Amino acid sequence: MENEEKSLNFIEEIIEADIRSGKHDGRVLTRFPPEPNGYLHIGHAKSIVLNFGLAKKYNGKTNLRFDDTNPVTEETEYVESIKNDIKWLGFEWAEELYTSDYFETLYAYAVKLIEKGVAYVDDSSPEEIAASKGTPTEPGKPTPYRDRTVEENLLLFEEMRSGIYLDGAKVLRAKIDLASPNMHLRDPLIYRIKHANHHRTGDKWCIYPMYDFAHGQSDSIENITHSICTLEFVPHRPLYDWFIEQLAIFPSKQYEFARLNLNYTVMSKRKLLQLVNEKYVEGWNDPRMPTISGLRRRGYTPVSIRNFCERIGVAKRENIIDLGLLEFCIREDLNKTAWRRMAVLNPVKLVITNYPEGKEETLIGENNPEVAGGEGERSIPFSRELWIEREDFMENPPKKFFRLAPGLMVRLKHAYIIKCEEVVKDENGIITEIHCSYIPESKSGEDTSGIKVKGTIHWVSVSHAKTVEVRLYDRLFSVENPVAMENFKASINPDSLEIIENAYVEPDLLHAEPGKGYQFIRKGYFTLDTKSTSSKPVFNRTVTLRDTWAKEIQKG
RNA sequence: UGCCCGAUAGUAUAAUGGUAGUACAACUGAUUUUGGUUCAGUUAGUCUAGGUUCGAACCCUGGUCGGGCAACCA
Repeated sequence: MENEEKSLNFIEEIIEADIRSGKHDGRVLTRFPPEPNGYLHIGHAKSIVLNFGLAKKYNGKTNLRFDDTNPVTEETEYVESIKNDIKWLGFEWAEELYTSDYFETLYAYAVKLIEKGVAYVDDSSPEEIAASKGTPTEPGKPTPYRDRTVEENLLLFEEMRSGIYLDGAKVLRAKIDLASPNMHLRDPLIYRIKHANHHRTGDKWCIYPMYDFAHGQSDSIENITHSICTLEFVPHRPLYDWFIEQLAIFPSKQYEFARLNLNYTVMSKRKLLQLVNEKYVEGWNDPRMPTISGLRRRGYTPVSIRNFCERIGVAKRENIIDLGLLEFCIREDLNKTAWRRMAVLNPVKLVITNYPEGKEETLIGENNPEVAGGEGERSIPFSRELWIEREDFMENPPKKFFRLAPGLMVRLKHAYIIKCEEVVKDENGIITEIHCSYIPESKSGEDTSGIKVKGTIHWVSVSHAKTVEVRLYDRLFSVENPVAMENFKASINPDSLEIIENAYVEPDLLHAEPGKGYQFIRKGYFTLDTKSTSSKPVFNRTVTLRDTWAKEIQKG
């Protein structure tokens, strides 16, 4: 097993080639560079697992750098959530850094470009500048300010910093090539005026570098060896390389991979922010959100998310991953770790007519059948009247129905085999009680009855049942690719959340621990919601169990 | 109709000039006190046309299709 050759992704191949050739003396330093303007989502997890994973694999390190060059959208709240999510995922950064730490250096870089005659202050309006850039098929034209002298540019740039100009009055542009086939090289803006309070530098600055002027140089300042980002930055790379060359600074190299897309969800921070602001969800950590905090609240574990990110692979091809793979990963983890408990979500009463009234028994159930020894056990009270799942009974069952129906037998999990004798209905024909007889010799663990039954169902003793709220989640969108819609919000799944106010659970579930996953036997994996209280426990369904019977039914 | 990136089973991802493999999904069957788990098996793929080569998913050329590229966003 250990000598199994795992295939490398294209970035690993590049790194291994670099190590072999002695580039950077074999040093590997990556970075994860979020902008603190929103919460991290599963797509960021892919990048985090990649960047931190690469560093770990090649004995390197990873910096956390906040790309905070736009004070208007950035907040400390986001910084804190991002740090928290990365730690929760199980990663440690080498250094916590901020692009705003480099503002003075970046300013000096800009001055250097001006001195070299390859940057100029432009007084044109945004519209004029856009027009001056031409189109992909037509070259741009210079604005009237392109040929200002170095001295004039130096003075004006200093004045921009001093605060005497209004927002938008002037910008600093790199002087590259207005006819370049790469639009990003047509004299890109590198500094703009924003009289805005920055979450870290306060009012110290009123000019801020553009992302394109900050990102590559920040990598360079930190001596990042492999700067990994998503595909949309491919056309920016020549610009970063140009800055590095002009400034003669450490040559970080950028490599681009395809971002994660998941079906039945949206993955852009802008769209997620809309869902939050327009109250389609409870917040960034709503369990239906693809955010790390949402997945955490939903009951996803760090290991399941890491496994998912490793399984989806890294390449340059556009991709849409099936949500089913994420679900597979969490089931795989929880199956091995979640303690089993019984809960009835949609109850109907079952009476065992030959079980003495007033009699109670304490039955035993192992916590986890996947582990030798079961990780201990808990007691389950049993009595004459039970709640069972309404869907576990059918008056006129189809073939291969292994549950309860008139005349049929099933086993009550951890208890006895019962036989359905009679059905009681109200005046509307709704079933109110199911009467059964039980077989005393069939008790779990000491069954001498010799009877074999096909089905086993879960149950909760009526007099011992505890009432909890259960929240059932489904995919947030009802179409595979909401972004392809004219209005993605129109395809929100109206049934993405079903709240069951009164579900019955076995008493031991009152001792459920926050952050721990429980399998409600035959129903799915659940975890305590962050809003749960001891007086009113609330469970979120993380994911259902695989259900081949439901598939069978659907097929007809 | 300028430039850039890409194209391998339903979805992802390997094979780096020499037997197209893996995972998820789907389907069979076995086991099972969860219609869960586990196990065994089945189905299913190199966008296209040329070229180079003993041999091409891989190299070259043309085409097709998909995605991206112009924000005082990142």
